[in-house]
Amino acid sequence: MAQAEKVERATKSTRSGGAGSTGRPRSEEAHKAILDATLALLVEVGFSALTVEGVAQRAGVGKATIYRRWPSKLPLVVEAFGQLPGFEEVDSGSLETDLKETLKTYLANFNSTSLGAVFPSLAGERAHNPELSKLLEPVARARREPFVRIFERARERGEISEEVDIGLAADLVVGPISVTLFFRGGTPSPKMVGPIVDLALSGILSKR
Amino acid sequence: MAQAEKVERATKSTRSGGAGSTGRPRSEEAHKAILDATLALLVEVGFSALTVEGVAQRAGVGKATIYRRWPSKLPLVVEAFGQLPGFEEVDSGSLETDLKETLKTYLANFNSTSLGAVFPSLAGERAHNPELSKLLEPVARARREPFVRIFERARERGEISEEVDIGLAADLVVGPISVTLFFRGGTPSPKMVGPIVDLALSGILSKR
DNA sequence: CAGTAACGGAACGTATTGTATCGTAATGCG
DNA sequence: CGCATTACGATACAATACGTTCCGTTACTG
Repeated sequence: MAQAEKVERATKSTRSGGAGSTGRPRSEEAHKAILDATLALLVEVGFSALTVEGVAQRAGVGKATIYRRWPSKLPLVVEAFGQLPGFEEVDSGSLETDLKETLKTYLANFNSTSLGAVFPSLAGERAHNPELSKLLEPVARARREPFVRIFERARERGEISEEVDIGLAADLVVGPISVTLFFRGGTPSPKMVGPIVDLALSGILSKR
Repeated sequence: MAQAEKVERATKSTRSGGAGSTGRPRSEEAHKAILDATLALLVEVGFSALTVEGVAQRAGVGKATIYRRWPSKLPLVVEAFGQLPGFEEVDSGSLETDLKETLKTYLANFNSTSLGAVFPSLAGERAHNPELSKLLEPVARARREPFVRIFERARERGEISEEVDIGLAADLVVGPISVTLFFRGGTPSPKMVGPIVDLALSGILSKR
């Protein structure tokens, strides 16, 4: 594991706000290096084993530089986690297409970014860390919302019955991915998407 | 938090094996108290924050007593986790009944025992702890197997098509529970079982 | 060129880990 | 009934690692 190249010394300045307008400006490079190192370590060792000292070493930065900006590791993790890319929504006019495309994006995100590795670690800590749980809630909801909207549009178009519990339908489609990720500790593949959606839409009993 | 009643001093003996047949026998009470304390702490603080020292205090036991029996906290957690009750299988002759009954038992276990609280913590640690992952794997598979067998029996009876991917079907049924537990940090209720099974069996598109 | 604040690195005290050792308690054997 | 042996709970110990603070240096303002 390459020891993490030192932060480029060509520091680019940013005035915090213009208040104390004198003195050396804070380094943007250091800021980014710290957040990147935090994410990388979250992936490698998880939330509970992550230490500010480790982040500082990995980022090539003094610990003081970190504590000057974040009071503790939790808000640091929050900001690093918030950097991860959001969601692209698909609206093709077809429920099946929307689901498959969105799920593929979902999984691509999960695997290419660190989300797939970081999320289980954070989720496991939720029950014992209310502060973290509060932070994680909007993120988790944001991941679910697109699916709810897809089903709402499908209902408006008359593709599905009025009686279908849309929240449950969303959970049904995402479910096998969650099982793969958490129960089996595996990496959900985009190849799963087609069969999952087909089975969820048509039902296990369909092909009698 | 009551400081955990001291282990009853009326020590009941057990010879380890008969090898070194002399000396004071190990206390069964202490053994059980240690395992109970381990489970309780797993629920309260999770795997990574669990310490042998904390277990010793909770159990009213010296640390040496724990280290004399388990080399580290991992095998201790393993044994404590293994104490949790297993699975009752249902074979009613009907796929729907089997699924609903088994799932209800499943959830009752998850909620009444500590499984629901402990499992997410352990699952979150899997990615960063191969040893723990290896331990967790058979447990997770044992939880899945009954569902696979239910679907196999249903296929033999001709209730479902030969083409259905049974593993996927099992994940589809368990999925919403997994989503509730991990993504939303909630407690899956037995009330969810009926709608889940109905929707998974008939499909989201069924009621056109 | 002086003043100021952030920089990376190093040293600080505190807390917590696993292990070793204490005197005491419980069993088997002669 | 003692003596040897082993486990017991409690405590002391060295090692590690944490968060915090101080240092000389660097970058930028006026």
